[in-house]
Amino acid sequence: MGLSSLRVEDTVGQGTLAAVAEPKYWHLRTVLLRTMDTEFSTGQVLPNERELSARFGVARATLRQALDQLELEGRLVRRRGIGTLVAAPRVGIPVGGRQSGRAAAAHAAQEWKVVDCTTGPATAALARTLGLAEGDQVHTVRRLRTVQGVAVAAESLHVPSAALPHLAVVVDGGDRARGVLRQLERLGVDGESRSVELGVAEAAEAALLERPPGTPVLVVTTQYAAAGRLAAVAVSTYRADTCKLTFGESGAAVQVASAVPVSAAAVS
Amino acid sequence: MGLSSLRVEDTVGQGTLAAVAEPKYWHLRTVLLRTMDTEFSTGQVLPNERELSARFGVARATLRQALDQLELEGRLVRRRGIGTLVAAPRVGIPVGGRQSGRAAAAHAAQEWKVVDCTTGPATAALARTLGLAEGDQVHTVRRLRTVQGVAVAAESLHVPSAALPHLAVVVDGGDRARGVLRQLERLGVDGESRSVELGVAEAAEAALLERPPGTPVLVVTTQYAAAGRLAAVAVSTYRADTCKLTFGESGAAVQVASAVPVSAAAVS
DNA sequence: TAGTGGTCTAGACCACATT
DNA sequence: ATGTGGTCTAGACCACTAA
Repeated sequence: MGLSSLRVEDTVGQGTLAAVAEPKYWHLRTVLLRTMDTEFSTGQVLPNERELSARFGVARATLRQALDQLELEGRLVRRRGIGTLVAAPRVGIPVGGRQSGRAAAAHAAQEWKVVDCTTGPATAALARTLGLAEGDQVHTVRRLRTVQGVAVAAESLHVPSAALPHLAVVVDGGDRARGVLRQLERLGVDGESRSVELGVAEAAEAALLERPPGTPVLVVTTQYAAAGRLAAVAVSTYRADTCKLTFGESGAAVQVASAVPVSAAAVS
Repeated sequence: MGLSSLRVEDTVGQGTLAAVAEPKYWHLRTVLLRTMDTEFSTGQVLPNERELSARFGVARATLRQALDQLELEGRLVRRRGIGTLVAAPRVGIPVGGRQSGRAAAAHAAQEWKVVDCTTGPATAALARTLGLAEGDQVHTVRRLRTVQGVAVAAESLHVPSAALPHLAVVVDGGDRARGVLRQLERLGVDGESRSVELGVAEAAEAALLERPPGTPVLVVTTQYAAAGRLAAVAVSTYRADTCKLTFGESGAAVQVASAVPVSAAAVS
């Protein structure tokens, strides 16, 4: 019957008791999820919001609350002026593996594209994480990571200028970025330490990622150590809607049908 | 002046032109963020929503949209019947490092608490990721990870029963969990491969995490390899509001003031 | 009992993309 | 011009916590 004309009340009491009084939007999400899995395929557009809210007998705001959840799970993509589409499964994005230094560098050069490079005093927060005094000069390289043409992450790489004594100061923005990256590579990175947390994209990153401000992102903070000291910090924001970050020793892992992810929901 | 009686219109045009027409809720988020950073401290309760919406001259729904963003960023905690509190910085949670097998096992035993253990046929999705046929028997151990008394993650560890031939079938739930974990340890895990993505907690996990359904979580999927074959898959859901997942070689990393995280916003 | 956040409604208007 | 999702309003009632 698909997205039928059922009202929410009709589907809420599978048994005789409504029991715990599940919120409407949550129940709606479940119904939509089941419908999408069984009767829709990737890229297909759902009926519009006014239509859906009418069919389920709820206000549009309530329906939107359900769609918000599904979008957060990466199951939906909403495009203004177009409609609501069933999303493709998330792409697995390798994040810093255990590749050898050379391979990693070549890899990075391929996938990351420098946006700009600035040098200025460290903010208080940045100074803390880099172990500097507030106001110390820091090079910041902004880069964009694209996979098959689509932007998946924006990164700010912060390097204390004190760590790169051989960098000519006179070079301009475009060349300076290359200089910073080259010198950092020459330092020889001993180890990397990463953290992942949830965040939202500010205006600047959002623009680079071609998403509206407030878009949920996975914030990956990487600390690069060289010669026992913290040489650089990179803050990368990955689009949470389309990205699944993958870690692991390259090749050592057993790859079995990684294309179809097991969601926590599907398993339980 | 703090959370003054300013209306949103009064703070929108710092220059002469409102320019890009930023949504009210987004601007509101920025104002609240600045206010929290400068005039509030961890654990402090903000004025209630009706009060705040009146002060800023917006509808309560609009204010709530701004609070939703801040909550997603882990800056706010909202408690029904209590109020809205300024959240503590996220806790760094070590996720599978490069500790030696013995240390890791001891560590796991300490922090993870078994909830229950079931055995049954694999769902289609699970069978795919484990490389089994649909319906093959799989042991599932549900565990809860707590840090200093608070639940931070719920996990489902799936092990094909074919991989544990020496497991007595007669043992009941509580003992079976121990048996599965012990046998898995004996197998000797060669490597681990992980992925991290954004998800929402279903009813079951939400209850374990002491959060309402729909709570955003970081879903960590770990594939355990033994003797070149995929021996087990663990799906762990970490509370995104309070957790920052940390990866890395234990001790190798340079630890500088990790207590105060650098948000993407603060740096840029 | 009073106060809080959570849910829900029925509208309105706007920004954007297509035709 | 039309149709889409995005924003915003002004209310209402509910569920929970505390005094």
